[in-house]
Amino acid sequence: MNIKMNDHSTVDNEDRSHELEAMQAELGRMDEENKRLRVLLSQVTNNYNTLQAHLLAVMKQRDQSGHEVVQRQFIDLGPTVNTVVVDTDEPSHSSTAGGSQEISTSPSNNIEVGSLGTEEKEKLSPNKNNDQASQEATMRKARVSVRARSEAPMITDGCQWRKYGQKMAKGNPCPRAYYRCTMATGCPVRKQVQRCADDRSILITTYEGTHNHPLPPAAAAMASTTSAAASMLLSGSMSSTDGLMNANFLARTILPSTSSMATISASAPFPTVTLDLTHSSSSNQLQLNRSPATAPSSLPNIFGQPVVHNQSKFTGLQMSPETHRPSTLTDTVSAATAAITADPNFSAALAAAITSILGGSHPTTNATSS
DNA sequence: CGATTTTGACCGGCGC
DNA sequence: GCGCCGGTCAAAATCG
Repeated sequence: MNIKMNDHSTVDNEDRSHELEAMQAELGRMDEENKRLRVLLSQVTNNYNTLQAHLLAVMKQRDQSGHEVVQRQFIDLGPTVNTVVVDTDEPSHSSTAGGSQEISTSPSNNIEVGSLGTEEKEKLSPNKNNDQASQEATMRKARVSVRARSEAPMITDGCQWRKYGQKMAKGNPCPRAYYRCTMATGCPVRKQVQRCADDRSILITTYEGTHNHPLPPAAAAMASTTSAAASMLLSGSMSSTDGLMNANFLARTILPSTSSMATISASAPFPTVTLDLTHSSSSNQLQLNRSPATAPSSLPNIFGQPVVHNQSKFTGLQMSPETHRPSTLTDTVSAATAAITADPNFSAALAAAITSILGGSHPTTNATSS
């Protein structure tokens, strides 16, 4: 081989012409790819605009109609962190102010879209063009946190978990427990469970990662939320300065009622979407009983109502306790997450909102601020 | 007896 | 460089 290379002109010229052809062909392919991407981008943009407009319209309707208020809480994270906090609180709470504060106490609250999570840095640093690798990294870091009142040590979410550690967290007298999904070997999903320092009746469960195996319905609800959040993060590479605006917009949309809180934060190490059910409106006293044996399949019972879009799925949370009393915290959370992901319209709107949020640059976005 | 929990050790990141 | 802290590991203990 090398010997031939040493031959001159004619061979060189032939090689070059071949190279040229190859390059041209390559260029052509890139051109096509470029076109395809542009089309895709325009489609996505259109969808986004449409959804946003729709969301706005819905929002206005809700504001005007007062409160059919369904409590939706949702949050998205920035490109790296997703956290969903679900709080099931006692009704007595005086809405917003308290709520946001509570959220702020939790580690995963505010969003600093500007800062990248460690995983992102990992992605960015080496020129690993493998989107997959980076995606996996991001997915793994995506977090969804659920806040709910519960006496039980851990919410039952339909998955099997194995505890692999426990630590005392600074500033919180209650230990933080670390669990790993054991439904399938090699499943990367983990979760942290910790009681709120301010109110020990509040259980904060933070999920991280995406299951690599089939899940039971109840677990799927939760998983789909986390996974969706992670996906959002992945797709949220666009940059926009209205991230904060969108975050607030999202919060208002999702949390029409003052009592419920949705927080989007991209702060700290991981972006987090927090679903807070602890401040649900007056009627939701989700007093979760703890029975650990709670069947995950009870999820559907929680929402006795069909999903009607424009009405958050969280409606179930507002249902009177008697309506479905055997609800556990897990059920509540599952229901909440299921609600979020069940409605195609809501999901789409949420996705759009999240996407826009992902591009945000403001450090702290308290979606719950009224 | 296998699966799960407990718990101290270990590790890496981060701030000073 | 050092210490703090969050997170994970892994051996021992416990459970079903």
